[in-house]
Amino acid sequence: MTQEERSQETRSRILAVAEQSFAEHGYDVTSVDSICHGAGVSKGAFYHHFPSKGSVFVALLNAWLAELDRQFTAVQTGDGSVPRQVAAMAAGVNEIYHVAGTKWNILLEFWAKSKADPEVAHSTIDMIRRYQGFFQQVLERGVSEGSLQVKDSNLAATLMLSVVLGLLLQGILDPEGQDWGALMQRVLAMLMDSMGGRKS
Amino acid sequence: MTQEERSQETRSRILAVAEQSFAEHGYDVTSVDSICHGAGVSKGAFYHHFPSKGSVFVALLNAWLAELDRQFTAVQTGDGSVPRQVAAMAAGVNEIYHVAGTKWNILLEFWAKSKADPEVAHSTIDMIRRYQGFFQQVLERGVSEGSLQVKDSNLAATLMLSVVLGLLLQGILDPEGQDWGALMQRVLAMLMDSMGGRKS
DNA sequence: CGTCATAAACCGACTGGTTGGTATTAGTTT
DNA sequence: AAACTAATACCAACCAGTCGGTTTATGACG
Repeated sequence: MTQEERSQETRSRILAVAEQSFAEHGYDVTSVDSICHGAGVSKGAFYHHFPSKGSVFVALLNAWLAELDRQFTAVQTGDGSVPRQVAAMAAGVNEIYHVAGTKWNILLEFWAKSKADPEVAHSTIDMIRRYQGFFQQVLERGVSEGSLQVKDSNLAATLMLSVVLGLLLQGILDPEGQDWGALMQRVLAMLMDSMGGRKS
Repeated sequence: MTQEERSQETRSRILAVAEQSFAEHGYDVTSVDSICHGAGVSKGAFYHHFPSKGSVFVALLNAWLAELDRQFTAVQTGDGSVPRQVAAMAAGVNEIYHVAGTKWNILLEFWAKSKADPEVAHSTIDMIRRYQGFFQQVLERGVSEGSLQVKDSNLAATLMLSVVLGLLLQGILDPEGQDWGALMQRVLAMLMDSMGGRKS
């Protein structure tokens, strides 16, 4: 194994353990020592790869944002009518949710910390606005292709994003309460229907 | 000032300062010392009134739940058709939001901490389910009084709650982004409309 | 009314432990 | 040997909670 590979591996191991611990116990409660221990890495190694504990957090946040962009472009270059694409998105979320429900927990940590850290706040706001813009764009494409009828695409996108965020939040807080993934599929389908969605 | 009054006053002063600081800086970052300093109270006084830092937190949470109940009964005993009542609720939220937007910030802290503390988790889940039940009840009343047409009141209530939570979350995270209070009024009105809402 | 006993309210210095971060040293790869 | 990686020991700062002692309100009694 080359030096470069080894370095990347310990780095990603630190990130993985940190993400897990942040999601499960919270940022403040998670100590650097515990991350090092969990990753099988010394403190020296940790501070060799990251300048601070906070920098690990923002690295995770940026990874999320990058992943977001990847999914956006994947949907936008996909085929099928808009209602179908939305259904596919919901199904994708549902699948991820069932595979790794705890994956979403760290979102709460991002949001909570954004009240205290301006850098995190900027990223979360950016996240929200990009989702809003993305949804609006998708809806407008649906209108132009004739598969949707929406008067105020801005308002409709806000409604759609709110529903998604609300369900996500409930899924994070009360995982056992309902099958939130399936619910998101149903609710989004209902929403598409009420916007006069035609499957193709 | 009687002993009882004095005691109650310092107690509520501690709670007020703690709520403010929890909302602004987060639970873990807020130290007991800073609360004492902010409330003009010694540490001894603090631990005279509360057994622990965490107990202040759950006291605040319970105060929220109690306030919730008060609002529920207020709406249920109010008059007017269900769509009107919902509109009134939305207007109330809008007003509170404009008066004290930071009031909601501590909700994020409740939610974030519920991932680590089972007691808090129980309360937040209880909160969500009570809202869900309340909305469902309201919607069913709307159906029975003929002002609404809803097939699946459970699903509709979930949708409604998700929208509210989603908008609330966005309002907390991105207060300057939009006029979230007004948006909630518009979106809820739209929702009532789509459920065949008749104003009276 | 004045005095005194009692208990609740309050004070703040102190403690044991933990934390994020640093410095130093040793090992490994190229 | 140069450069990178990792391990250990360590530090200053901070924090939740404790504890012995002080003040204040209250009600009883002579």
